[in-house]
Amino acid sequence: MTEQIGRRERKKAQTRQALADAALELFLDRGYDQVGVKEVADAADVSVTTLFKHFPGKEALVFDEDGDVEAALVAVVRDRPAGRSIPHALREHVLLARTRLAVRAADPRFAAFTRMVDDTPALREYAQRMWTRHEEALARAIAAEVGAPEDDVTCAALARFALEARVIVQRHAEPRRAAEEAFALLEPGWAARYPGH
Amino acid sequence: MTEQIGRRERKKAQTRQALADAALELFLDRGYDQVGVKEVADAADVSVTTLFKHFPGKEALVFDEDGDVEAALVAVVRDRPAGRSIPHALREHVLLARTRLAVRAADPRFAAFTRMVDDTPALREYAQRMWTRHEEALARAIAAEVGAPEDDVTCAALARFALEARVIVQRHAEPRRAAEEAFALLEPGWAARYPGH
DNA sequence: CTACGAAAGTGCAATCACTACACTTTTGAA
DNA sequence: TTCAAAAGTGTAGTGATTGCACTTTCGTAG
Repeated sequence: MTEQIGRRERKKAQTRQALADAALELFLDRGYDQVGVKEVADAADVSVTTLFKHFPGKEALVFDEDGDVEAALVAVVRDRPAGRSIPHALREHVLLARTRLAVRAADPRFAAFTRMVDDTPALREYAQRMWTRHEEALARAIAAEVGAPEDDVTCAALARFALEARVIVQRHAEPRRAAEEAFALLEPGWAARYPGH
Repeated sequence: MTEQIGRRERKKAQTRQALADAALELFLDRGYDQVGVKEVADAADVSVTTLFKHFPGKEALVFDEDGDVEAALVAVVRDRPAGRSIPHALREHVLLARTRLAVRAADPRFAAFTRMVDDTPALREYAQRMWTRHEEALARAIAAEVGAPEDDVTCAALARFALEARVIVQRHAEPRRAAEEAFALLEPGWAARYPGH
């Protein structure tokens, strides 16, 4: 157990990466719906069965590295700078998240990637689901921060609304302004309920 | 053209109803995921092809009569009693909507119905999508009411949040209190932006 | 060093929602 | 009466996803 990563783990990661790469390439080239999983598997030189051992579904091929979205979300409310309200911190996070969404943000094909996601209903919905999946964790983190019970409705509502604000921000040409307006709707009600947070 | 409803229309409605009834019966009995569309079609004594001519998908079999959800939503903000704020009006509507959701609310199997929807991810998501589908129309209605531009972000955000509040309300044991808390989060921010609405 | 079990990968067949197609039957109305 | 549109049918497909039985490939305990 000196090295946790043996050839085995390496090969596994390699296969997974080959699949994700092949998928991205094909999807960007011809469109998500025009490419079958069979083709992706073939391009990565594995069987379809193997593909589904690595990814739970076709959409997951696009959104690799679900990773630490949840941890980041929780950290944002817990470790926000002193004096910054929770809604304010969430607002900034939502704004940044658009950039972080793509794994390879530096890739010149980044624009094509987000365009594909926006233009494909299945992917749009999947992305939003990935995001809102962490609603509960976020709600708990907020409640802990303000000393409210774990199932506090106001905290749950703030979590939900903040996560949903992403779609509002997403579809507007002026993301920053959209985010400010959306969160301005939440800020006063929140401050009234939990002043100083 | 004395009678707009000929035998043709009647038969069509009849077939549709037979399908919806058969589906509901089978789904409640054995669970949504355990019943295939083929079985539903057989039970209604039509072909699968015909089933899909009447319903756009399997989920639609459960939520018949999508109907006037949108019109009701728009009416709620436009025709609200004098002096009642838009968020307040929406809050009451969301609370009522839970009851209206099921077509046959008087049916003794109502409890089983909602239970099935709650327990089946596909149906839960579909129900929420049916609801949020009208976000844009609601946003426009709100904007018109306050004299804002059609694409006003604050109005869009209020629409989105109000519709999403349904989820919050839905899963709480005390719907009224949950709705009050959730909308209390929106009310002050809204009043600050559009006083008197 | 080696044998053994777990993990990775394979191929095939099947399921299930949904669609395209080419067809027959019904029905409203000219 | 006639005729086109609408309703319905059966078949054959697609495409994602799963179960199964199988082989290959490691990691490691002995």
